[in-house]
Amino acid sequence: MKYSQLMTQTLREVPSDAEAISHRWALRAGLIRPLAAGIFSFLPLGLRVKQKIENILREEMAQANSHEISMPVVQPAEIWQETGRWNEIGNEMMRMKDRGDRDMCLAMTHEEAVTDLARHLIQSYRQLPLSVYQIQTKFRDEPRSRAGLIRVREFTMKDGYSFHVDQESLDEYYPKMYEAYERAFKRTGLGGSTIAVESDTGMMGGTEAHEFMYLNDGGEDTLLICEKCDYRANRQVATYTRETIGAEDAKPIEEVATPNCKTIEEVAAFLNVPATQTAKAVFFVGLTGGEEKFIFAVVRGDHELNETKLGNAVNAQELRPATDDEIRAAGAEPGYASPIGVQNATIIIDNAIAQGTNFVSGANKEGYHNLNVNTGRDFEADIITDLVAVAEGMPCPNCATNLGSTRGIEVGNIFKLGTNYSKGMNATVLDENGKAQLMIMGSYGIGVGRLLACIIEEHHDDNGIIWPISVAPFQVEIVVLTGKKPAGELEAAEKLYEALQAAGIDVLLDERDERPGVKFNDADLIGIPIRLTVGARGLANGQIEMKLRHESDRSDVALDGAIARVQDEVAKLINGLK
RNA sequence: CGGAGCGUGGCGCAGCUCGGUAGCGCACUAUCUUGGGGUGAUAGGGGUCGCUGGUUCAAAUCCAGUCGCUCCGACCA
Repeated sequence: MKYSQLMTQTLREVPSDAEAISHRWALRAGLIRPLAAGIFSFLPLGLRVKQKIENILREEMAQANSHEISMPVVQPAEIWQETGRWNEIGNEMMRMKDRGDRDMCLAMTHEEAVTDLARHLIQSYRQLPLSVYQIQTKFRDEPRSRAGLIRVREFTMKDGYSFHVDQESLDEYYPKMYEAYERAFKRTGLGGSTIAVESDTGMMGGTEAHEFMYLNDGGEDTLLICEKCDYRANRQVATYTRETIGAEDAKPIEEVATPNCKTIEEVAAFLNVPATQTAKAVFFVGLTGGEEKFIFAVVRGDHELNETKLGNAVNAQELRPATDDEIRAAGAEPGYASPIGVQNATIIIDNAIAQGTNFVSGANKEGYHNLNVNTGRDFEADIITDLVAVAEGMPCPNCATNLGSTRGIEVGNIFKLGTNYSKGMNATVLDENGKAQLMIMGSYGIGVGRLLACIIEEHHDDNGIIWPISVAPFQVEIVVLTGKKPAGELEAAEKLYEALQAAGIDVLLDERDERPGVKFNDADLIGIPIRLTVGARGLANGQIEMKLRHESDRSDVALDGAIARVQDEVAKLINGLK
């Protein structure tokens, strides 16, 4: 392609509100343009990168014996009603009516659509296992898009789905997809800095899930990582080794005045007890099946509550903090709350509270706490489970080593869905006994645009992007320098350009009438891995100059041998990504 | 949804406090100049100052409302 044909513009300045590195470079290099909040156009350079990424994903899906299909973006409400998600999912789903007043939506994922296909097309266990994928637009009306392509509303996702007759078959297939993902991230240049962690199954439901996280300080997820063993988990699901507590005998409950002691720190200091001996109450209103329910959660004073665990435990689609009025309506006093005597609430407590004894807890009375509060004797819990948000330094659940923490951006995930969708949509096959069985499903996603953004985060310097060759919009850029008295530079460059194309190399020819500095700066900015400079100076000696974007040295190359030399460098760069 | 900020030519910004001819840099067009790391000069084109309403002789500027965008938080496969 010739530079003059690119619909793009490199920018010297970016909107001051573009903060994320990948956002700034993507705008400055002319890869994308915003149209609305979280909605972008891809310009030629950006689209070429996106397509390169997609093709790598296609190749790796083929390795995992998954086959490409394409499903609609606009979907009828019916299939979403079958699985119940029409009501479960809130405003994140974009809904509309067609001319016949039928409820429709923009697909935010495709479990329903693919399950519908499967139930019509798969009748027998003999057809299983089967795996399909698509690379398709999704729309999620995010409450807050941000950071350029990292968090958007309209995006492209590679989403795959597998169908199995039994759990063993899924268990066998899942690691193959896991490996395909590892290969894909390696090939796109994120290999060294992307890890898989155990993750929440969230709105997808299911039994086991992993997220592939690109490690980045600006990431939205907190990850807990054990340096000793291989434990790695998203904070949403991370667990830890609980210390064994020598439970004392229950002592009689006793009310004490604790004026102006609303926080755990204040209470612990005032009563001179460790925070581990206090109980902290946290209040939420959970939405389950369209019904609001007051939730009274209790964790130990030194612990933080994990809302994901709480939401899963009470089976809530949405959680919001309760207001002071709602807390009082349930019979508790904000700042001095106790589960004792609370009405119309789901009381859910962490294991540490259930196992320990003689906690300090509020007295549901302004300025008073109770000593020696005990589960079972003084109040009954509706649910006892793990509610702790694991923090850095807590002991690893496998080996008790102190956990480290880091931030990451989710670029992909894999889920064992089980029968979550086949059940609601009655997707069955006959097994070898002629008996109908719900299909067991897995789902596998990768956000293509987000992956592109992460690649920029990983590969750039002060002058611009440094594309890994596998996803670079072009493998080679030829910069022609024509002086006032052209001496055949342009002709030589065009000849080289055509020869490289004939050799199967992706080439960009910058033939614009611009000064050298402009062309060099643009070349650095858009980040093509191999730059060839054709100028009168070298041409007189039958030479051109070659420079790799990630290196600072330049070298002269004989024009005759240039093609072979470029092919050599391309091969080397690709090998570097394996 | 809570907090903060911003909407003035394609981009970056000034002007607003104290109402009175809409400005600067980049980009764009033309001519000249320069020609291996964002040359220099001259002359141009391009803006309902987000929108609506109000105050006023007069509104980019003051007031109210509204829409949009960004950042922090909540939220989120």
